[in-house]
Amino acid sequence: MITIKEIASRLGLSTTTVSNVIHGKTKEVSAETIARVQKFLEEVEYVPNINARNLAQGQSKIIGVVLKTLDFRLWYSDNILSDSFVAEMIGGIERAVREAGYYMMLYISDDIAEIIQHISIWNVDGLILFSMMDDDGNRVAAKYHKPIVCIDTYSSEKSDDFINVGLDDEKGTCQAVKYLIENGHRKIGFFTDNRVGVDRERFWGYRRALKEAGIEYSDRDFFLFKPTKESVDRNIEKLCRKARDYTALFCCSDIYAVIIMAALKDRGFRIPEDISIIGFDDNLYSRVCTPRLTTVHQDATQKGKVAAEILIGLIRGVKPVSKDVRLEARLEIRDTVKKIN
Amino acid sequence: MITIKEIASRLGLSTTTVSNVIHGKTKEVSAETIARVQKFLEEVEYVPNINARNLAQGQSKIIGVVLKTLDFRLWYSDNILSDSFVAEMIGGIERAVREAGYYMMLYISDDIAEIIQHISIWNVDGLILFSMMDDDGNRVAAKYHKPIVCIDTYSSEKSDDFINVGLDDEKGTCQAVKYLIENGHRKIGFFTDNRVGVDRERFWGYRRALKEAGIEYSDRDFFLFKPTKESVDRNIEKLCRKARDYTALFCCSDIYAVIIMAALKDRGFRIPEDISIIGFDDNLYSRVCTPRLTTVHQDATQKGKVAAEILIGLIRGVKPVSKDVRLEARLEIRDTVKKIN
DNA sequence: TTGTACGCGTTATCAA
DNA sequence: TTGATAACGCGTACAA
Repeated sequence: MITIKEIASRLGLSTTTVSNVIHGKTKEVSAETIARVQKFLEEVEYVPNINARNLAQGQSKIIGVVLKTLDFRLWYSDNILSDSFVAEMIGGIERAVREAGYYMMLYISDDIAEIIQHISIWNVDGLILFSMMDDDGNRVAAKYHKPIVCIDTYSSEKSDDFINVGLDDEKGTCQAVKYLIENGHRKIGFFTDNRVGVDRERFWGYRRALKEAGIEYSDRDFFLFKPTKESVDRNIEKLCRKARDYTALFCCSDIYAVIIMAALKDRGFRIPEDISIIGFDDNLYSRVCTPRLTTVHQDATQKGKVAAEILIGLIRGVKPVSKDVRLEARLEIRDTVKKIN
Repeated sequence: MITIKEIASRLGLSTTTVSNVIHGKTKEVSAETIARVQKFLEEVEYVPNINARNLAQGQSKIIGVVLKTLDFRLWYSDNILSDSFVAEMIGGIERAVREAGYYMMLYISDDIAEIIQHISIWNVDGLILFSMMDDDGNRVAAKYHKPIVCIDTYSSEKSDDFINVGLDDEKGTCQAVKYLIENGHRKIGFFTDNRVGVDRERFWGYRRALKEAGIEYSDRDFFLFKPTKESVDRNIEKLCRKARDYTALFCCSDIYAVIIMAALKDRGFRIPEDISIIGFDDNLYSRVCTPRLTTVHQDATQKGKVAAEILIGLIRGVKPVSKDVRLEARLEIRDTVKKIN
């Protein structure tokens, strides 16, 4: 790897001049010198040493993307990128980061101290946090004083330290459950594997829809799926038995929806004749299962893109329009809801 | 951010001593000094400046992970991480990289020059390449003279410049097609969206199975699915019409399999009564579709992990056992193949 | 056992 | 219009 110093000596110039040409600070450089330097730079395929550059400038050009492991989802995979929602979001982030001339460093951990360590070491210029719970976001912000954008993080204490990019989870779910109610359903279960974050907001949407329709809610209607890896089958069996008392099931993600659908069909349920199902996310699963899944649509790639763009804006000093950006959710009607009565 | 210099002056020591304590080079430091320094380091939460460290040592501690965009797969998504195989593999890499004390930088591009630029700038210590075609791997290796591990890359000219981590694609496919033949099938289509890389190897496996059973192959049996985003529906319609002449379809990925299954069912095909289907990958899709998909199993997370571990071994000077590592593929029998005749 | 001094490649300041 | 030179923070050879 050739250095500026070497180039300067070979051309009989100073490093300053070479550096200036590289950075287009050519107001005070003669046209002839510019041409000579540029030609040489191409010849030797000069590539800057980014460590030296960052050291000199106190920056990093790195966007840290941190995923916190969701322990309650380990039953389904211990690889968080198996979740296609997460994966697509990362793809959206990567693209926006790259197009803005930044670099992306991906880090997965469930230890906030470790996370802080990592971002401090690399001195990342900005941070995107996903699946942070409770005060995780605030804990990171307390130690890291550069721009932070969270995705799908609803802190109890609203913080000024970061911007959140989320979805109208409450509204989307409410709309979906209302659709069930319009179709005559009154025994509607709510299916998830946790009570926090987005799923809590979705639960509120579900409750609101029930309430506005004057339907009684009982804790029994909350289908909490919290198996260990070993007890998955047993838990599914239990849920399927319980499902007989319901005419419809709202599931907090397409994955849960297709898993429970497969299990129900195994046990002789016809869908939607015996039980209606609604999912959430609208990813490929919902379009290839049988029957095709009615679901709440959201755009994971777009979510990642928006988060990255806002973050890079912050780094560049652009004031954000809002501290709490919510993308739109909408019901995508397919074939898993039946009109009854 | 506090520096070693600052720490040294505050403790009345030299930077050398502080640095030595940090790196555990404590043979020549008094126990008392060690304790004093360590205590202080914790108090001030010292974090090294990695740019300075890398600059001084000419390393980076970064593993570059480069994905080349697969243009022939754009019909299905322009986000390569929508492909759950790719996403899971990334998850496997990330974990192994992190556990080895390295950092991962993800970069997606279809421009080899851009890719080389990126890895040169960061001077990454090692490189994992995915979905490289033809001589892509060699082109990168020509410019980048540090360890490279490719995943699923079968170059025409075998190169000494990198190690490949792949799968027994040929054998896995052959086994699957033989299973179809054992079940009485003789009109077996081969379904994919390209003729390169792993899918070519799988095609050879398919051909071998046919040949060993004395079954004639015609180019017609190759179901090439190469739509634009707009012509997806039209192409699917055409394939489904063609499928009437076959009793079984081998699909090069679970995703294609579930997509074609859904399309066939829409058109009144019963699976497996009217047509048998086999997929490839054994990801979640195959387990939640109806009926459950018989497929060739592989472990994407493991593939990523193995690639990363070999790469880090190379960086540390460990000689690899083989230049061409092949993980095992095996047939996972479920419910989409029917015995006929 | 500890300290001095230099090099890593770049950028920035200021003088020529 | 160009060039010396210091600074960024760290690691290390060598001196004390």
